[in-house]
Amino acid sequence: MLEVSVRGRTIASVRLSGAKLRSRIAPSLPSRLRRRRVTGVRRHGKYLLIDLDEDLTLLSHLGMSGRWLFSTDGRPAPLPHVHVRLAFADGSSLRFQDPRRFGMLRLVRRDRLWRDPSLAILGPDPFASPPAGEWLHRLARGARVSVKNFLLDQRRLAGIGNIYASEILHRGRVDPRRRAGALGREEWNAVAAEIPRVLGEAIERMGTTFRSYRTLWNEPGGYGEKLLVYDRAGEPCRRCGTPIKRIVQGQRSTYFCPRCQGRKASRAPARS
DNA sequence: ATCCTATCCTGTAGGC
DNA sequence: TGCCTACAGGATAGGA
Repeated sequence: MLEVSVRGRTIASVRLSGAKLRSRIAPSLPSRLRRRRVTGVRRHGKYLLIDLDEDLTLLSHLGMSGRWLFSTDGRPAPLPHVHVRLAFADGSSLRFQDPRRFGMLRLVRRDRLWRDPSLAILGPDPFASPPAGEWLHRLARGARVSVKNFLLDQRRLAGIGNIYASEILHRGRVDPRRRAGALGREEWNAVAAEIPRVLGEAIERMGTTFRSYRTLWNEPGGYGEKLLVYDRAGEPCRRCGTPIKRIVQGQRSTYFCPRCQGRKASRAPARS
């Protein structure tokens, strides 16, 4: 979506707020971006890569509350917490808004892109190389972390966040509390199959808005209505009717159905 | 090596 | 109404 909006446009001017995000934005950013043309947009895991001519790539991460907002209006309504505004030559603009400032934005030379410390540690993106159950099974061998936290670790597989970890494990019918190293081949097969399914559908629907997330056009994402467990504590499981449980793992919420995802949950269909 | 905790921030919802 | 606490999409430094 971002690519459709900005590819081919030339950056005419750049404004910085001066505020510090996760790390500080280099003050040289505006001068380095000016007159650059957007040649393409890519993604790896949760990182967005905006390719520019002259062999530069603008690397960004939304963190918890970041968003890119595109506007064709030359004078869009001013917003708080806009840290970068790229004004294009045709009058349209792209703004990076991030109230909590956990996001990041960095300009990198393309020939050094994958040596950037943030990207260098990432595992494969599940769309570039769909994970096989066997591969995950091997990767998890000996791991004592919970499978939920295992899925969140971007160094193994990049792109699964807190919402989708719960959704993936629910659909794969795996108890999030199990140690990653304890899952069998069949269980990893089930999880592996759900990863691109869940992420793919979430992307198609432009993400999940359960609080404040907004799309490029400042609209809520449409995956919220597809959530089976996330943010549904106490509500009936859509599959078996059992109340959904919320637990905390690594200081983050996990939601699951204690019946469908019991320690030895049946893989058979249910509906009590 | 692996795992876990605390920390960086602001906004908002809910209890009293 | 106002005050207070808890919690929120994430990554990562540093300690056990």
